[in-house]
Order: sequence, then structure tokens, then C-alpha cells
Amino acid sequence: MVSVISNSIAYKPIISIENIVATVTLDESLDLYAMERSVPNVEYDPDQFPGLIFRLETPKVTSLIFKSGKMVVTGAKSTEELIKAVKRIIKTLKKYSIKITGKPKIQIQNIVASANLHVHVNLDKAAFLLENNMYEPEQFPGLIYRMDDPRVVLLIFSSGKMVITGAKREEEVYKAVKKIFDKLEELDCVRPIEEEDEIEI
Amino acid sequence: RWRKWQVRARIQSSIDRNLAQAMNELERIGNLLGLPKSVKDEAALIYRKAVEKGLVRGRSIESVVAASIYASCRRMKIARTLDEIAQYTKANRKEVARCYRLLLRELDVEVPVSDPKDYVTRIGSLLGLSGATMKLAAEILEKAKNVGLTAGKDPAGLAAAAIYIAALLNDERRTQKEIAQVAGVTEVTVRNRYKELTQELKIPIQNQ
DNA sequence: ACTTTACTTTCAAAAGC
DNA sequence: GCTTTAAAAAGTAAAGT
Repeated sequence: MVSVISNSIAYKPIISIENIVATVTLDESLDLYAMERSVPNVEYDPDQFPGLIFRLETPKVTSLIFKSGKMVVTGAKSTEELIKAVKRIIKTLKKYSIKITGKPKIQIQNIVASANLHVHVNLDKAAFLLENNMYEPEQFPGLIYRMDDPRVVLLIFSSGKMVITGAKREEEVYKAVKKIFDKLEELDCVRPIEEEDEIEI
Repeated sequence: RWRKWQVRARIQSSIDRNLAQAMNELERIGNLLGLPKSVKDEAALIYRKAVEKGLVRGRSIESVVAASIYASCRRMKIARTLDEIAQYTKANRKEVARCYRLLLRELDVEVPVSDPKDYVTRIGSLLGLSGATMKLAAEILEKAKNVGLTAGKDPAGLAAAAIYIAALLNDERRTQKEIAQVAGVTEVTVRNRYKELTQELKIPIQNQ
């Protein structure tokens, strides 16, 4: 082949935020025993875990509430959903006469996302060429790659799909996916997927 | 200063005591697994590095020894699963795996990605199969790797399926059950890998 | 054999053992 | 280090039909 055919693979990933873990600070100590008595559908077993478990149906998130007035909220799929969930949790607690005065301080601690690069990844080659990676197919099918900047961990599968975790801002997720795509392509570890002739019965 | 020397000597003696105990464990587990001296020596070297880096603190000597043995087997291409090694310790697979990951991250121990072919030799010899069958199984795995069929899959399961196919083709048939047993995977896994390999590589199998 | 459920890996925070 | 929460990826496992 003489002519130089465009050998770069199109970067059209599908990225979705799957879970956001955040802490909420209320600056006010709470009586978890009173909460367990008055608020329905909560789980509280201090011998097993110091936090009271409160599940909100919409948005569907789960909150761990501590007596210090701090909470952990998990399950939100966007920042908007997270904020809405925190407001509703507090509104619900107030409804059951739990005294809360100050306004909550929300901090995102971890963002988990999934992505699909739409390429096949040669994990054996990637494991050999990438730094800071671990690929042990007898224990887990994905290659575990620790990226320094942004500081996230990616679980890369041969299907081209991946999991990105450890990010604190959504921007870091997009940056990390673009960066790993470029890196894998540069190292010649990606191959386009044959065809997507899925328009069949 | 005298004090400094004393502290150093105390640390050295604690390392020595740790090593002595670890070497006993290493010898015991290594012999139960039937490992050659070269593998045990390599494991001893890895363990010594771990102690010197203080990686054994807060962990059981036994699980770090087991992890060192696993790392050594991988480096020497001796097929042994983590479960096989962990069964001779009080620690469970999860704890040994955790120690193994620690060794990989903290020590400069290069461990190659496991190769299903290494399991072929072990499974084949345990089943008393011919060299020709093992060679055929290795060839099947090579083709599978080239078309990207092996990524992310358990090498033991892949080797078991390749052995099953190769034995069938060479009239040395073994049941999926006996292969699965020596390979340390379930029959379902052997069957799944078998289907995939025969279909994707278009390997014709006569009857059942 | 098929489906369902569940476990492997990664991450972060909370309070306390 | 452990305990608890949630979520995805793909492979493996076990239980029930």
C-alpha cells in the first residue's frame, strides 16, 4: 500500500456518569435514635455500623447519616440530582420533626463513570506498554490503570468499554477518557470494531 | 553512637527472626505444592525484598510468603492458581491476592501476563495426555490469542477448553468434568470456552 | 441448558473499633 | 485494616427451574 490512508480511529466515546459519592456537612449533631423512631424505612444498627441508612426513592440515592451531623450520599447520577436529593432528604427529616437549621455544605468525593470507546483493546499489549497498570485475568477481566493526571483509576476491558473512578469533577472523567484513548492509539493497542451490522431481525 | 548501633542490631535481629520463620513456611508450602528448588529460591528472594521494604508489617508472614510463591511461579512460568497456594495457608485467597498486588506495586518484581499455555502443560500432564495433544492445545490457544479471543478470560479455563478440544481431535478424549477438576474451573466455564473456541476458530468436531 | 443472583476489581467519605 | 453505601465493566460461580 503506497497511499497514506487515514489510520487514526475516530474518537466518539459514550460516557455516562454512573454514581456520585458526596459528603454533606450540617454542622449540627443529630439524634440517630430519635430518627430511627420517627422516620420510616431507615436502618440503624450502631453495633454494625455507626451511620443510619436512609434511602430516598426519587432521586434514588442512599444516605448514611452520622450523629455528628455529617452524611454520605451515594447513588446520584448528576450534580443536579445530587443537590435535589440532599434538599429532599433534609426536607423529609424535617417533616418527621428532626431539627435541622443551617444550610448543608455538599462536597463531591468520588465520581464513577463508564465509557465506551467503540474499539477493541489489546490488553496483553497494553499491559506490556502502559506504566502503572495491573492486568491479572485470573482475578479480574479488566486492566487496571492508575492515571496520574487527572488522578483517577480506569478499568479497561477488551471490548473498549471502561470504568473510570476516583474523579472529583466531571471534567476529570472526560479528560481521562480522551487521554487514555490517545495513549492506547499511540501505543497501537486499539483496533476498530469490524462492523455494526446490527440492522437485522 | 552505641545507641544507634543497638537499634540497628535489634531491627536486624527482628528481620532475621522474620526471615527464619518465613523460610520454614516457604519450604513447607513449596513442598506441599511440589515446587522445584528454583521456584522456592526465587520466592525467597521476593520475600526478602518485601521484608526489607517493611511490607510484612501488619500482615501475616504466611500470606506474604504465599504471595511470594505465587509471584515466583508466575515469573518461572509454573502454572499454579492462587487458590491452590492459599489452600495450604490459614489465609484465604482474597488476603493472599491482596498481598500479591502489594508486591507488584511496591517491589520491582516483573511478572509477565499469565499465559494459558503454561496451564496446558500442567493440566495435560495431570491427565496423562500425549505431548502431541498438548502441542495441539497450545496451537489452538495461539490462534485464539491472535484473533483476540483470550483477552480478559481466565487462562485456566482457556487452557482447559483447548485441552478438551485437542484431546478430542487426537482420540484421547477426557470428559469436561475431569478436565475442569484438574484445571480448577467449573464445567460450565470449560463448556463456554469450548463453544467459543470451536465456533470462532471454526474447528470441526465430529459428533459429541 | 437457561435464568437469576452474587461475587471478583476500582474509588471516596463518614465514626469507631 | 474492618464495618456500610452505590455504580459500572466482564468473567466466573452457584442455585433454582
